Amino acid sequence: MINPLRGMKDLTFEESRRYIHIIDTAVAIAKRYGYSYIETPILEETALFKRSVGNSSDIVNKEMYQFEDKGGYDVCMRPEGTAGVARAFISDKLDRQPIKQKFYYHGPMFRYERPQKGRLREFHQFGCESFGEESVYEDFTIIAMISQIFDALGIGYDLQINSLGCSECMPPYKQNLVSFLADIKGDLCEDCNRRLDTNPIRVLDCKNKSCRLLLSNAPKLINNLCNECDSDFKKLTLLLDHANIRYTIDTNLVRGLDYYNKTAFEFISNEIGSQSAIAGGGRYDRLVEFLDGKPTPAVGFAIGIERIMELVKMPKTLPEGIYLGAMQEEAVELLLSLAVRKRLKTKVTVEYHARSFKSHMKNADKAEAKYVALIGEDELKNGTIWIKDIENREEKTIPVENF
RNA sequence: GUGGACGUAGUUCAGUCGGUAGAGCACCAGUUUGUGGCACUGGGUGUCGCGGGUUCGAGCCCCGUCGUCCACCCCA
Repeated sequence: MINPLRGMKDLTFEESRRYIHIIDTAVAIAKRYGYSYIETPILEETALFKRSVGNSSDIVNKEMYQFEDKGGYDVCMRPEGTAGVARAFISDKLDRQPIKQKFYYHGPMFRYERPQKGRLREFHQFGCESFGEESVYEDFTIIAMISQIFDALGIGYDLQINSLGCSECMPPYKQNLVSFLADIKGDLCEDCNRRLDTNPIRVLDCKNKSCRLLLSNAPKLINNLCNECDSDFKKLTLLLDHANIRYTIDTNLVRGLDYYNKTAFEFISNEIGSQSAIAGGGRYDRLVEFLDGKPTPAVGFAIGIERIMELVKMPKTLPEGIYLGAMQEEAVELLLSLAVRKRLKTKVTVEYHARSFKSHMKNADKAEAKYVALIGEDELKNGTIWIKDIENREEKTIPVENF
């Protein structure tokens, strides 16, 4: 027996229904916000992710499905969605058009990690990317959209926000932080010492208790923002207040990918185990130019589908369609043409074997059909078909032509 | 990559001191060959993850291996 690869899963029945419901709900809402669908390749040149996600992140360092294709190209299965969409935006020369562009996407992402609850090697994201809008109003709008999606899915969440500053205020802050960290270096954990070299901002994110204590006095970027970043962040909080979207400011919130700046946010659930982020995103004003496009401000997010799968409140499914069956073998073939006609409009389940009346009734229940329609001895003789509404138990016998 | 737990029927799980495997649910058939969901009766559907070892004998003990889960790391 061949099983799926480690960290990869088949979705069937209840799970696939949930998956579709999540996508359908998110798509419907994204469209209302003016987003249109974009499909980009799962396989991309490795350089794309190195330049966008960033060399310092673990995703690029050790988690990518990377290989050489038959033409000798260094390629990767996408570990996230934004890089590919940004690449497409530039490849299609949309950065040279004056109009703003908003895209939604969904599909599989791949990271070679040790699987655990809420973390798979092949997982799925629904995401949106808005290009060309520099206003913090767009940051607010995108957060409002996500909260609307979660509300529609019946998912509770905590929203955490932060500002990562811009190219003006971030670098001096980073200097400041590094020198602070250098002083307490000896007392920080092993991981933090490693992060000090690779990505010092991430040290703030350390979950180690003793590190947290030491870091409580660390300089906070939120207090060192330039005028523009500061006023934008204040505006964002004000807009969220007015819209009754609850949030907490987490000054240690750092997004894992290098391309983010200014607004960063994360939607958290405390009901799903240790991998608690159910959506994450923020502004990435520099990414397009990093990828050789015309400088274009942008903001986006992604929802982790698997992480919200069991949180979703599913709408009740109602009985639907017709169950067709016969009690005599001779009548079965008659059902087939009836089914073709009925399927123009509704769901039809056909039983190909003649069975007892009782067994058909049981099958119809199991098929969650609204109607059961049977042809037995009498009906076959008279050219009629017997129909029963399973819910209200009304039944009638009509000529087959009128069915 | 690191640490821990666990692999028995389709599924959830039980299996004592080592003596060739059992329950619920699901499934199939039947309870008047034309009135269903309920109930009742009957049916076990198994390479005990795999490979070695110990033993007269291993689901159980030992070693290895593969896999799953959980946590760390990281992230959606």
